[in-house]
Amino acid sequence: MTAPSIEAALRQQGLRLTRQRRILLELLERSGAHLDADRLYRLARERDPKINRVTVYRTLKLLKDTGLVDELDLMHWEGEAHYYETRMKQEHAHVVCLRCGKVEEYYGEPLRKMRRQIENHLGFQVLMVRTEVGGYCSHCRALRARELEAAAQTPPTRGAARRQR
Amino acid sequence: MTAPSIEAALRQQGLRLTRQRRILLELLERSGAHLDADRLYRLARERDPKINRVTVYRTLKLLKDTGLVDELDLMHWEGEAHYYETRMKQEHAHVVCLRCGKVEEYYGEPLRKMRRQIENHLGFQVLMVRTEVGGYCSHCRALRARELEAAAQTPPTRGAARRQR
DNA sequence: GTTAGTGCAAACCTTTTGCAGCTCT
DNA sequence: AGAGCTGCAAAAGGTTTGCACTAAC
Repeated sequence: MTAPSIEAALRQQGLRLTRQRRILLELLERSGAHLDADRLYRLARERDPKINRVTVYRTLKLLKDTGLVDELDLMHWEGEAHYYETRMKQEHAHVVCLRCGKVEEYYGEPLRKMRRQIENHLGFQVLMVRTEVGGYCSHCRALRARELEAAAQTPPTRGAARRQR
Repeated sequence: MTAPSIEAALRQQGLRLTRQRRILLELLERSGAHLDADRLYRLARERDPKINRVTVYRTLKLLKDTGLVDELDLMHWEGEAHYYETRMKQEHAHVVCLRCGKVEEYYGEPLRKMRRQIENHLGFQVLMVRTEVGGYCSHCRALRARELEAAAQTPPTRGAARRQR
């Protein structure tokens, strides 16, 4: 059930379509979410308990290097993991809620305009654009307002500004 | 010579301005370049040979968490290191040459427009925007064209598509 | 004088590498 | 058949943590 596009692209590069790669490709494609290496590994293991973590890393690297998937950081929301998504869609930005981790996508003319300007003004040949936005989603914004209000009651603790993991 | 703005901001948070922090702050501010933790550590050691790597990490984390510096990945140009810059300037994108590593900065209306649209259309409260662009600078574009031409002479090797670190 | 911050060593975690054996084509 | 891939174990980064000592306020 793997999309033919990626399979074809792999073949084109003279790369082999192994059982493991098929599994990983399908997971990457059907999962709407942005998966990190570990989650992808766990999911893959459900289908093939013998699959190795290293294979996941190698496959991701391969796909990344051939430009078939994009690598994201999602503003380092929880840790330093990288997230991956297939490169099918239109260029877009990832908008991450720093409180709940929800990721929304933004498509908009300004993105394309920026790309054009960079090419024209800076003389760059642009290959990849990664735009990540961190903030609070509408839902968490409300919750946060309440939190701050509550904090205002109790005398503000010294180290309150520091973030917790 | 440390900019008063950051010192003041630290004080405001009830944080101490130690000798080590002073050194790190000054390095971050005066260095136009984008430093990673390791380079910052080396530079700091020139001024205080006893300074510890851990202190660098802790300070960076602190500054990041209090929003005084921004953390960048620069499209993962060479490795997974993070780069840091003080948060003084106007919002901008980093344009990284994937061949020579040169980093240029892009300021442009589309960046601000994008931010506005995200706030208005998605209902997000935007706190940080990180835009990183990878490609080839005008100089390397020319070099690359020659490389590709040369490669076209010799029969293309199988694994040639794979990238080298 | 307190309490935050530092240095040191060791732990952690994710990703990479070397190599023998397996498997796609 | 044979090069490409995989699995395993071990190494290699980069970053964090526990704890006793030091220094900023």
